[in-house]
This record gives sequence, structure tokens and C-alpha cells, in this order.
Amino acid sequence: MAQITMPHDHGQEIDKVLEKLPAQEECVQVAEIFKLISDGSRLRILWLLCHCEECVSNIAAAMEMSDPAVSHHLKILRQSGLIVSRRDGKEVYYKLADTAQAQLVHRACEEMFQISCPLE
Amino acid sequence: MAQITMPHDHGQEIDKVLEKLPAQEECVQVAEIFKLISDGSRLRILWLLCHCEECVSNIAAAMEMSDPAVSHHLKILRQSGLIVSRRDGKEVYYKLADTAQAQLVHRACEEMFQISCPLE
DNA sequence: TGAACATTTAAACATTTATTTAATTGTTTG
DNA sequence: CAAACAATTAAATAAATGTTTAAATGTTCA
Repeated sequence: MAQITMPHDHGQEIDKVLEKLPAQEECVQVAEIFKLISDGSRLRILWLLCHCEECVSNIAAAMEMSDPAVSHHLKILRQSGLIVSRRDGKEVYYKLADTAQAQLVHRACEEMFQISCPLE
Repeated sequence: MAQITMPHDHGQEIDKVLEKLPAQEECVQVAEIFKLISDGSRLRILWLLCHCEECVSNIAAAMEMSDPAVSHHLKILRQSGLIVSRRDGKEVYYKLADTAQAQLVHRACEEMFQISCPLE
């Protein structure tokens, strides 16, 4: 990693931090995960799928959204590996993936819901 | 809350879940927090400010970004309350806010960095 | 006061993104 | 096979977003 000269010298504190600064590409990757839950509709769909397995029609009804709109979000979530799908007859069921990453995202959501909604 | 009829009946599992389904507005609020760290550049800036207090010029140098671009992200983060600023002479210093929400976001980031970067 | 420095703001631009409507694919069953 | 149903895809649109360049604001100090 190339050394970067700071315009201003405010002590050596930042040097140690810069040693551990995640690379740009790594930050983009992590940000990509947060982007998955950075839309209200998609976050709400994911919340549902964290708690049950459901078909597209029912998800759309629960969200009060159109089927194509829901399908769009499901595709994004599935392509990321956060959720999985299975077809049973005419219907396709979605649920949270059984992976460490999915569990981590799930936990992050739950924690954030608590903090953003203090006991009023 | 208005009751929603499901197009398909797959048992009563979903009913209990829908009782706890966060409201749309609440999801938008929580998603707004995740949106703050859904951009690679902004996430990297926040990571830095989680570990030290620095002025805009130095942040920009560390990120290898232009001052206005960094300033733009700092503004978004500051307006959200995730970071705070103080002026000392010509320079403005930024650092993570001392709030429960900031700590929560900080923790979520740290956890996500670990998972997205497995020991290779 | 005026020059130099640090930061922010404004305008412009290219991308991305969420949603709608319409058409298409896939599956079941009469 | 054909009709009905479930889900996805495609095209179109409006809105949001990150970055650049240029200008403006704020602060220090000679």
C-alpha cells in the first residue's frame, strides 16, 4: 500500500489508523451489503422473510405493493445470496438464506429497528 | 392497522408475523440509517472517523478524494447525527458522535467488515 | 487590510434506482 | 391442448445520488 502524505500534521494518531484502513474495494463490497437494506420497501420485505417463508403473491399483499415491484426486490436479495427461493407448483417461496452473512444482516436489522424506535 | 387478506392460504404462520411487521414509515427510517453506509466512499470515511478525529484535508488525502466530494459526504453524515464537527482555526475536525445510534452503526460496520472479508 | 489557506456551496452531469404497465414464461389442471 | 394462475422480464419513466469544476465563505496572520 502506497504511503499517503497528510496535508496537515495533527500528531501520529492517524498513522496507526491508516495502517488498518480497509481498502477501497473492500469498503465497496461491505457497502453493497448495506445497500441491500437501504431501501424501505426492500428492508420490509427482508424483515418478513426473516420471520417466515412466503410466496410472492402473499409478500406483495402484505407489503401492499405490486407483484413486479416485489419481484424486483426479491431478485436483488436473491442474487446477493441473502435469501433463497424454491418453487412449489405454481408458486415460488422465498425465505432468509441459512448463512452467516444472512444471520449477521438479520441481527443488524433487529438492532437498528430497536434503536430507531425508542419507547415512546 | 387494517387487516390484509392473503391471496393464498399457507397456514396461520404469517398471521403472527404480520402482527409484528414494522410499519412502512419505520422501515423507511431504519433504511435511511443503512443508506448512510451504503456507499463505499462514505463508509470508508465513517470507518476512519470511528477511529480518529481528523480535518477535512487529511480525510480527503487519506481517501484520495477531492475536498468537495469528502465535504459532501461529511455533510450527509453530520446531518444524520452520526458524526460531529468542531472548528479549530481554519480547520474543521470531524469524529464519530457519542450516541447510542453511532455506536450501533459502528458495531454493525465492524461486524460486516469481518464477514465480508473471510480469511483467505 | 489583504493575501493565503481550509472548507463549503452551487451548478452541471452521468449513473443508478424504484416503480408502473404490458408482455412473457412457467406450471397446473380441466 | 387450452385456459387459468403465479411469477418474472422488458420497456419506460421519474427521482435520487456521487462526483467534478468553479465560485463563495470563513479564518488566520503578516
